[in-house]
Amino acid sequence: MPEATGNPNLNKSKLRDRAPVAHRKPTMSDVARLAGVGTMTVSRVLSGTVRVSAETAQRVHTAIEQLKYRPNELARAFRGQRSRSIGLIIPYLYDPFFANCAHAVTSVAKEHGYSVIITTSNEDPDTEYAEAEHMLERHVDGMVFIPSRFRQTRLSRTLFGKTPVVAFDRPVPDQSLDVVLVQNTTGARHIVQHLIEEHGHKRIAYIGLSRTLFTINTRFLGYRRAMQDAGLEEDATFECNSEEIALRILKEKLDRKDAPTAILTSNTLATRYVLSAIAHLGIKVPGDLAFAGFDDFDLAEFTSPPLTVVRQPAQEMGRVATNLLFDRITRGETPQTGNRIVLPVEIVLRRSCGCKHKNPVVIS
Amino acid sequence: MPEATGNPNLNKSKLRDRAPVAHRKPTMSDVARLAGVGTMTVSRVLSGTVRVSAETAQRVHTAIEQLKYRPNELARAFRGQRSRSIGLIIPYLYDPFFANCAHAVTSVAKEHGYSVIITTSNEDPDTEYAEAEHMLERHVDGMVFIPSRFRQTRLSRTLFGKTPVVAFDRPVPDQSLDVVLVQNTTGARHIVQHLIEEHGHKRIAYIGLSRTLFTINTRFLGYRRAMQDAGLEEDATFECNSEEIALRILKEKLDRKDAPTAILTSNTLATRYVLSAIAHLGIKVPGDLAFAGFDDFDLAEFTSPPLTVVRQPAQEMGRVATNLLFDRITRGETPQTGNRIVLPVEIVLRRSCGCKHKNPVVIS
DNA sequence: AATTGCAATGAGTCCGGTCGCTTCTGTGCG
DNA sequence: CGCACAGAAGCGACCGGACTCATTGCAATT
Repeated sequence: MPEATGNPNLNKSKLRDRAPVAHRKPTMSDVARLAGVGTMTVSRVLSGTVRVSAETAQRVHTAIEQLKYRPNELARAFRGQRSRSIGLIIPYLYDPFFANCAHAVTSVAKEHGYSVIITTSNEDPDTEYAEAEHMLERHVDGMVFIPSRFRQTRLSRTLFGKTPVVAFDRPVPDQSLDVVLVQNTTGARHIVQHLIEEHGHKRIAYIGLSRTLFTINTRFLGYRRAMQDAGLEEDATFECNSEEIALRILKEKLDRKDAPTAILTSNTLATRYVLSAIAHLGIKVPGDLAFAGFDDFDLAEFTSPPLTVVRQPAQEMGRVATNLLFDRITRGETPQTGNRIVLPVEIVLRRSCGCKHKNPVVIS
Repeated sequence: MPEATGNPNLNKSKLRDRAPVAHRKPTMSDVARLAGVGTMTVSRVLSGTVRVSAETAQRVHTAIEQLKYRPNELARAFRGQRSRSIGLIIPYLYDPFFANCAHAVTSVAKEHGYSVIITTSNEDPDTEYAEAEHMLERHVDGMVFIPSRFRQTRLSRTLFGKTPVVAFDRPVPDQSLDVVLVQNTTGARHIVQHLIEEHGHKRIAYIGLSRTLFTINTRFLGYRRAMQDAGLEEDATFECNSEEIALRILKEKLDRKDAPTAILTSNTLATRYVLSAIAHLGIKVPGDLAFAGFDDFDLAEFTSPPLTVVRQPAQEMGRVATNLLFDRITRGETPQTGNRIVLPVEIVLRRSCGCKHKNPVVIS
């Protein structure tokens, strides 16, 4: 029975070769066929781990050029059980602080030849969890993330399994995870001490967003500590979530007979709201009210007056966290000792606190 | 010959099943075995495209729960020739403008259930090219990017082949690519007209970074147009790349007998440099010199004086570009007509231009 | 001269899903 | 009562590389 009539059931034999490069992307076996070698040789030429004779390598390279062959990274990742990609979860990207963190992460990843899959949690633990699962399904080799609301994040070793993970900017309840933080408490304490000791303030208010955010709360604790140490009474308000609320809060505070003479805000957003209220009420800074905030920004130099702030090393934090992750990935340092790295902050004294320097003074 | 002595060459028979779930991640066939069905049934239950009897589906779901099974997205992407991911290339992430663009891209991608692979080009055409190739190797389903230096970018349809692509913020030489821009020229023209017509300025200088950057150049063209229309002489300087250079440029300009009475800067960075120089020289704005810039920012309200700027819709641009990309991806609209979408800008009049409004006035 | 050792290379298998087609079962209808 | 048909589930191939193991050829060693 030579030349069986085209029975579709008969082509079960090793007829693996498809029509030579039609319009699909060229594969390794296309290259191999053209170069007259086996696929394994092509693979070896590409990876360069094993010796291939110079002549053969040359033929392979020519074939690659000719076909414009590009290895399929997806297949490689799939087969090798290693995707050369890491996941990054942050609350938002429109916040310059987070954007700077993300920038550092992508930079470090690039240095290691890794891709970054990025996603936002919107500060929502459920979104965060879903995104983390998604990345795990994508088989990222590791993840760095800024946990959403403290004590509500459901991210833990249980979810991640053996995938290396580093949290940063905020801690996680699961103590076994690595985490990189900054000295929020110390930073807040020092700047409050500055207001007390250098400028003689006794009534200093702290205005912040939600206390459920770790950084807001931790900075508050630094503020409280400094006030207690100086024997002063604390005056803190939270949930300052809009310009209107800030206006209401500020009015209420300044109407009291023991009105504060200085204000510390919890972060950029709170700073913006409070500054808006200050402008609205026509208050003079630092004459009527001294001001200090958290987070430096590009044009802080040019506000009126220039703002005194606690500057966080956003990029350095991202870099340290990502390097730690790569330690885990490459050296597979299994002792999940739950490292806790705390980076120092800088205090940038400009003029809103009452200092008279023409140029900013930075202390660490 | 029952129970052949363990000859390793004999296990060629369909002995594909490995030891039932040891410590590796559970796979679909683990689930299938536990549920007593074929892998295909599990696959169908998961994708939900084909009917499966309720009872069987239940058994499968139970097995999935029990094994904590997660489908391997990598395998799925590999087999399906579709990765459900898009690539994003931007110059930097630490620039708030780009960060806002990136935020919009990730948001839209999430709405479509896609992942975003992000990377930075550092304004370098070679890096950009390499990163684009890398993403193609990763088999992204599409890409959005902000091209690096105009006329130097090597990104084109030739490289991308059939992969859908949308450029934004800046155009590309390859006319066949879709691109989303903002009205840079018009924005610059309008704000210069404002300085001329509302505040009577006749000598207006433009200070910008490198003209090889598309946006810098295009805004310059709007400036030139407005000056020509009013019969005024243009006075533009480029390569203002640091605070020192800005200081030198400004000094030189102000020392001339026909010193400018108003300044327009090309973008945030130039604004920062020039403001620094202005502060250094103790110049009064807008009294001695009126000021307007490109790009709004969070605390522009609170600079001294509040800055008049052209505000670009960063997030909207990212959103429009990404939606366009998904049109290409899902509807495979092959007519690569090289769409060109241009979004309007807003002019935010605060007080640095000489306006007296207490609150900013926004015109479109 | 025969054996051993090493370098170069290829055949086959596997990674974990998905797709097309086949098989099986049960039912409706002539 | 038999046949056609539809729905449910399974089988095997396959996506594109990389790894294991086997094979070949040739030079060095005994």
